Amino acid sequence: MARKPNAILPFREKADDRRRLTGEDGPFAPQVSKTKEGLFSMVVCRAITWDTDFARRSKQVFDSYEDLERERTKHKALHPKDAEQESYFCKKNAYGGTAFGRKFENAKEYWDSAIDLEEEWRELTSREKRCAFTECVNFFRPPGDRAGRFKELGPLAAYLLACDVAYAGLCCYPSLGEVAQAVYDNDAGALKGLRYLGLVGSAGERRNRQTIPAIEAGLQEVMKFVIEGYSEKEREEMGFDIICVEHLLCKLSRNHRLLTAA
DNA sequence: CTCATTGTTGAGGCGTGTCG
DNA sequence: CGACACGCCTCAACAATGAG
Repeated sequence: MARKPNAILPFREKADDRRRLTGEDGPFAPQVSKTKEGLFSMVVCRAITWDTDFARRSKQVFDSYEDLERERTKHKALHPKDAEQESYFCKKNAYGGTAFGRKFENAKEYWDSAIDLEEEWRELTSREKRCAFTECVNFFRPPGDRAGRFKELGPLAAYLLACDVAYAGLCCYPSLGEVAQAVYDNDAGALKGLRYLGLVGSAGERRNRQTIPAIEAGLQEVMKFVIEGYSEKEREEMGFDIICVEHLLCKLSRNHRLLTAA
């Protein structure tokens, strides 16, 4: 279990590399989170280096694309054997499915975008009243913008990044409805988990408008189960919240084999 | 038999084309 | 604009085979 914390642990905030990322030297720390450097670094970590040895070992905030590139060169010298593999820096299947265009060099465009978007980003994260969760998702991946602001940062990655931003206190937590919408849009692991539990209908009902409320009801059911099963103190210790529910459901289908084999 | 190596397979996120 | 189908062609999991 401890071998692959990101892939298996349902409580995402407890994974050790994740805690590093949200720490004082990470891109979500208050002194950098609203800057272009912070924005660049958080996109890089989600869209490129997630779940890699590079992310675990290197510094977390980069001042430019060149800075990131220098860090890569450093690691190639420091860990010649490990860093030989491109997957040391970028895992194409970090979120399950293989994203074929996911690659280290995308960071170059990310840096340009971070410069262009810095003002908008600062405004979005500096409001007296925190912006809505969905608005944050839309910042990273505007609906209808097919090329996307950040290449290879798809709907799933944009959702996850917005969750990170919510944890950092820079936007609102998602409502149950917003998570349901994301689960619907992504049509990924969480929906499988809900089907596995029998809380939503079969695959044939996918993309049917009827299923968004069904997804919401399913999520509610899972929330209820955990709230009834664990005391507030236990939930507190687990870091349980609405975001966990989605994350937990993703783990469910992936770990199904492991769970039943035990 | 055990352990190591090679071979096979299918799940799956993202981008694009198309349609309404 | 959103919804959907499809292709990309990788990587982990598992199976088969080989070596000791």
